[in-house]
Amino acid sequence: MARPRTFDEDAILDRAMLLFWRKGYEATAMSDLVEELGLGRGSIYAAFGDKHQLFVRALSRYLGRQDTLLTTAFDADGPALAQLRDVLDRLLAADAACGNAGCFSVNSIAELLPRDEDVARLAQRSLRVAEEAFTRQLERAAQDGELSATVTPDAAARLLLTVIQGIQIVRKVDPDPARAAVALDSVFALLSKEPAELMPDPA
Amino acid sequence: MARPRTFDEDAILDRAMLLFWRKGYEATAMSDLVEELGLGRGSIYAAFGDKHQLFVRALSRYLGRQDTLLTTAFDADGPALAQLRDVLDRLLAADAACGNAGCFSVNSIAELLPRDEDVARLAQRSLRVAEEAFTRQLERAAQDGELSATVTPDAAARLLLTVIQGIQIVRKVDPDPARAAVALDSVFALLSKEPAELMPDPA
DNA sequence: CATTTACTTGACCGCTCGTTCCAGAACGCG
DNA sequence: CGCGTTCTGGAACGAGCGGTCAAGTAAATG
Repeated sequence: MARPRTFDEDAILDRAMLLFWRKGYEATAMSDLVEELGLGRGSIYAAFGDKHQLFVRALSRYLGRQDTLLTTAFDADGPALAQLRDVLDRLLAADAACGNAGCFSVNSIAELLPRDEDVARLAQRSLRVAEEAFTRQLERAAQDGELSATVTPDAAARLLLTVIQGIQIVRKVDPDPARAAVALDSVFALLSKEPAELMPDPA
Repeated sequence: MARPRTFDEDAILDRAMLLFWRKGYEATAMSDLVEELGLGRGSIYAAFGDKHQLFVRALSRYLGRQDTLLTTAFDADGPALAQLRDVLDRLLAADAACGNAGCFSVNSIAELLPRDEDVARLAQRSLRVAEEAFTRQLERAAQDGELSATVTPDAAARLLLTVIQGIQIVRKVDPDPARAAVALDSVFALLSKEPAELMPDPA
């Protein structure tokens, strides 16, 4: 019964996300947001509360997309490890979209934890979701005999989670995608059950 | 021929380091530093230039210690992989000194790269030093037959570097040291050439 | 078409930021 | 024992911060 919003809240959140992603929380000023979002200060405060709430919603949106990718990308067809590797590559590729800014989640964890409890909760949930998705896929890999017997699916999931986060850091220092891929290549090579070709004396 | 400094510059840098480590660059105000360092504003500016230079010197000091550990801790005695694992444990333990604040270097990379060129240079140097130290030690491991043939020393070094950085992130979200160790345990288990597990070996 | 309601805008607020500056204290030297 | 020099601490500064508010505007309703 009154004037409706003239902007799309989700679109605005996406733009805010990109800004926070590139600059971090503290280094992003409200004046930057006003400029980037194309909204008046008042509209932003009316719609999102304050800077911190806006940040949390932007981060939440980012993490939601990651969660969606991880919980929908796996199916029971095809080689489990190859499928997992493909998802991780896509995840890393998505984070390369914001020119050398790394991963919004990793950046936020490093900048704001352990002080910011809201961000801490979001990060905990997101890492748990990822780890569980990895674990399920690795359990299937183990059942199919793809996974090295040296590690359990649990431990391998934890390792993969750690490697992904690590790549996001190393990549900010050395953006060469080929060198970034080395860590993933290595860990997958190690996780795979080696075929007999490398064994010198089978019988 | 005049009044000498009444404070120890290195001790002041250490305290500044701890503050930047805990709070990050942007969230640390000069007033925080004045309070924490016990120096007047004027003295800080006279001694270090400005906030950014002070930060760079504090980070440089932190990285220098890491570099020293990595370039002095290895010797040619004893099992190479075990020695490497021990050094990494000490490195992680050192970073646990600043209560759940993670690793100063990782935090700084995530917050300030790719914008801050000074920090970028420091980080590049430090990661290169670490990677080379890992590589040398892993080459020795390979020569001694400790290293899995699945990976080259180069690739394994890159993987280890990545895992270390990743642990620093994951740890800020989930500080449980046991869970943090899982990733390291797994990667070392995978990197080791399995000698005995599958064949009964009398001890 | 008048009224109502919510949204939009940008001027504005108090505060805190990083930085500068200066008056006085402290020390080495002739 | 002053004199010159440097260090010290804190007052003060302009700029920019996050956040507020009132006036103007546009849509929906009867």
